[in-house]
Amino acid sequence: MARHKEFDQDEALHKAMEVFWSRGYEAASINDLVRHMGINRQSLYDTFGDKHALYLQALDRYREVEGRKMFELLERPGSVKKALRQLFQGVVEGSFCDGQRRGCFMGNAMSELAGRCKETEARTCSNIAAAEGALYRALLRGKKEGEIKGGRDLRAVARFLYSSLQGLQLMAKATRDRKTLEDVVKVTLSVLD
Amino acid sequence: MARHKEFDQDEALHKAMEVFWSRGYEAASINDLVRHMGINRQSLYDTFGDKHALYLQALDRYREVEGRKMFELLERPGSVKKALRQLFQGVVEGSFCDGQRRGCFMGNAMSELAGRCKETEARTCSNIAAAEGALYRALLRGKKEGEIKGGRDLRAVARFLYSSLQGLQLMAKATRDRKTLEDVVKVTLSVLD
DNA sequence: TCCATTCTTGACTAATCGTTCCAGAAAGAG
DNA sequence: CTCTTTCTGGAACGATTAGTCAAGAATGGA
Repeated sequence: MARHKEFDQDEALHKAMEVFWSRGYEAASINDLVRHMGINRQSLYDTFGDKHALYLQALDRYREVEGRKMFELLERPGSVKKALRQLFQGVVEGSFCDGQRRGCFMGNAMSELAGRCKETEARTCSNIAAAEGALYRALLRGKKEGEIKGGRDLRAVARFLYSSLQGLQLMAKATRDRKTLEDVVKVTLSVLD
Repeated sequence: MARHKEFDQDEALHKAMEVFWSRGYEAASINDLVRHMGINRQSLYDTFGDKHALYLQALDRYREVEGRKMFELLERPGSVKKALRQLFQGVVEGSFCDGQRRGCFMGNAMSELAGRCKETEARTCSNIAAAEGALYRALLRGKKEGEIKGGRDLRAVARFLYSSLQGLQLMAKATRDRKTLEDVVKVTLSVLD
């Protein structure tokens, strides 16, 4: 045997995710990635393949990390409406906190590449389905627990919520007006009443 | 005096808009633009300046053309709800008709550049305000004509509608499932009931 | 007709792109 | 120690990028 990797592969991928997340695919250069990942160029190619492959791995990593956050939030016992409010309000707060306004990596990928790259489209599609499923399960639970009234097409509501979340995240990239974003959240969540 | 331009400047800008619209800023090369605009490289630089300046002019053109369409639709006498349904349903249909799935140029610009380019941010911001205004006026009219019930914060609803429209257009880029998009439209417009 | 001006064309920068190659350093196994 | 393997760093690759230059064609005015 010989020496093992001197850098943390997970950490490097996480850094790559941050670069692609904030700059997008085209605008992120290999040099940017090498710099931010803290590894050298050759290690990048040896470990992750080419730029496109690295992008897809970063997208997968994003889905694991951020998807899990969303699932946990929605599956946490307690008020479903409260969890949803937290989900949406978190986007509003986030757009003022870190000041990076990088939106949702999945949404960015949809916008930049979904129409042009099959692998990206597959990932964003399956992410839509997964998120929609989590929202649907949460709504079902809300209905069972009497918090959300019946008579609604909950599958449609779940789809609506995901689409609205993407819309909100896009708006948060463009405007710094908090009131605008909070108005959007207010009306969006009013469909649950 | 000397000879005048041999190409139609408006037409060339329109072509440039189409290129940036479907490929985005980074992925559109000058060669792509030259090819699609049907003019030579030097004429492009002489007439429109550099790539960035051309992009901003294309964005302005988009706003004129597509913004006008939206304004006319919303100001047309008759049912406001019907006009809004037409606006949203048009996005759904459009994503199946041309097969280009290029989304909304403004939304694309928000996603790709708003956080990184001041001029783009200014344009997307002002477009948000203009669209929100048009939606607000339509809602006011709907209220006056008794079609939309009072007691709602119509400014907030207008903001919500624009955000939802952007979300829908993003979803339309990622999924080819018509039912998903129609579910989103259905629930979105239900806030008007 | 001739001149002045501007458009068109294609070759041409200099820089950057993603990617590969290679030589040497580092580290585990014997 | 030696051998083998892998990691590292920098130089280099060809392709492509945005943008420029210069020479010639075309046009309108006198």
